[in-house]
Amino acid sequence: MPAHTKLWYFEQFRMLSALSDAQRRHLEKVTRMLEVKRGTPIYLPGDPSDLVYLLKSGVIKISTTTPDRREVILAFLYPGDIFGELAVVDEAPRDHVAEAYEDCVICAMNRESVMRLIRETPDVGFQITKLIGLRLRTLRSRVEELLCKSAHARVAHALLELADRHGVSDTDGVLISLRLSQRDLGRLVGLSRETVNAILQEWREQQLLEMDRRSVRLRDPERLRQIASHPAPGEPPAARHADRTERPKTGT
Amino acid sequence: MPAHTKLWYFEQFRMLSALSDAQRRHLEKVTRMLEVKRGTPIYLPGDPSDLVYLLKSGVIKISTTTPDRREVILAFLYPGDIFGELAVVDEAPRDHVAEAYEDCVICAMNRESVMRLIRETPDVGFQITKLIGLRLRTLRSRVEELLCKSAHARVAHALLELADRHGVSDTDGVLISLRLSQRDLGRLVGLSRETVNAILQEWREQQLLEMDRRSVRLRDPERLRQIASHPAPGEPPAARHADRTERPKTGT
DNA sequence: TCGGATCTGTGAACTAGCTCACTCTTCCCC
DNA sequence: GGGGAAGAGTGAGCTAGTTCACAGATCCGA
Repeated sequence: MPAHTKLWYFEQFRMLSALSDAQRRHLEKVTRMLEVKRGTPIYLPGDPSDLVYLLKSGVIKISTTTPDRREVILAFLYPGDIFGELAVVDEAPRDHVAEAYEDCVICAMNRESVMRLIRETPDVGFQITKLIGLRLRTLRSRVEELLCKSAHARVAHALLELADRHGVSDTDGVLISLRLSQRDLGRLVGLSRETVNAILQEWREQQLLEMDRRSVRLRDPERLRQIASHPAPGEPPAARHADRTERPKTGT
Repeated sequence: MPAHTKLWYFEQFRMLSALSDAQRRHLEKVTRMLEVKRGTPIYLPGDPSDLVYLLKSGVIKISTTTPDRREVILAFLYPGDIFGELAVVDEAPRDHVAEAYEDCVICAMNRESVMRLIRETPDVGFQITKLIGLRLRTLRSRVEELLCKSAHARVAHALLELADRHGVSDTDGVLISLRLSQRDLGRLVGLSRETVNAILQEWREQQLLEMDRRSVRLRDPERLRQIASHPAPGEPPAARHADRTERPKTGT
């Protein structure tokens, strides 16, 4: 829903558009395309961070496994998204899992080539910074959400975000074609499978959505949006802030 | 505790060290230094993102206020830290609050100057990317933590992180000199003030820490570390992953 | 130096979400 | 096409953490 989402999606291409033909040909050469079957991990924690990936088709799941072997899903990625981009930042090994959640076609560029590209065409570096920055922003709002929204709000939000990035609207709402199990939806928002089930059941009864094992259809995104913004019952209003005019002046 | 923390701290300076003397002088000129009293906001959501800040002394609180006027603390920043860095990424207005949590001295550089600097000295841009990337990584582990750690673990973790970034060790543990209220500690980890109080009380009895209104002393960081890594009672072990050898080969 | 505001400390009651335990369905691989 | 595994659906407790409602301590500004 946020305006920047769509924008973000196109950033990757703007990134590539800054390239000269020669660079493009070079990139072509150092890039490896690969097909990955649903369920296959692309990298695991501890793996060297030597490649940056571009997702051409399919869905990628980014997740971590906590010490107690519980899985937390950090994000789903869609065609056009880049992942493993922190390889550019430093050489620290991967600290999360990237796995094909549907059959995927991905492009892998090795670290050195990307670095070289950045050096030659600073704008590419800038685009990558932008990408990482936008992810940072998204993640911040996620933290905010986790810290203070109810189960219902979190599920609603997650579904809306999926719809926004991956859904197709028609006269009857938005269709998200993704084989997303209730357990995974739970792992995405930090809820147990049972709770997710109950919530979805409730919404199904209220005609807010339909879902089967291979897709979800949001019949009333508007209503869901309302639910998503509904906070968990919370701390009483207590905002007090110095008046806006009191902010420090950037004097000389 | 993670090795990269200290490193990160120095990144800012490496960033500046890439500058020529001329650039340094220029930076000097376009930079405004300002003193900000405890409690004063530096920017608020909706403000234009036209400045990037470097914290020279004091503590900055980064937070957001949710629709229901509940406050979530995203981070505390210490001397050497940069904030407002997303101004570099795009022109979207601020989406969070930055406020002086202790009296601060900060440097403000305007967006254009920073951009120019990046254009002239790509390495600066790279350092900024690195900074944002590291923040992204930190935030990811935070999401993981919020999604699956117990109250005790979260508080312990938060305290250890504060100690790591801002504490001073001596023979009797680590001293964190920060006027941190229990309510704010709660807002940092997503717990009610009362819960935080109970936990701290418990630890006080076990001699794990001391705290008064102006500082916290961790007497047994080791034990706290253990608590921090203790997961919330959770989903049963269910990890199964294709063998590592099954990862897609980056063939030609 | 006084008075209001903010912070700490603590109990009682409530509740959202979790675990556990089970059934039924659907998928998909051999 | 048959069997085993993964998913969906549901109910009965349980419990961690919440809200609410106090009381006392301390800070800070006028």
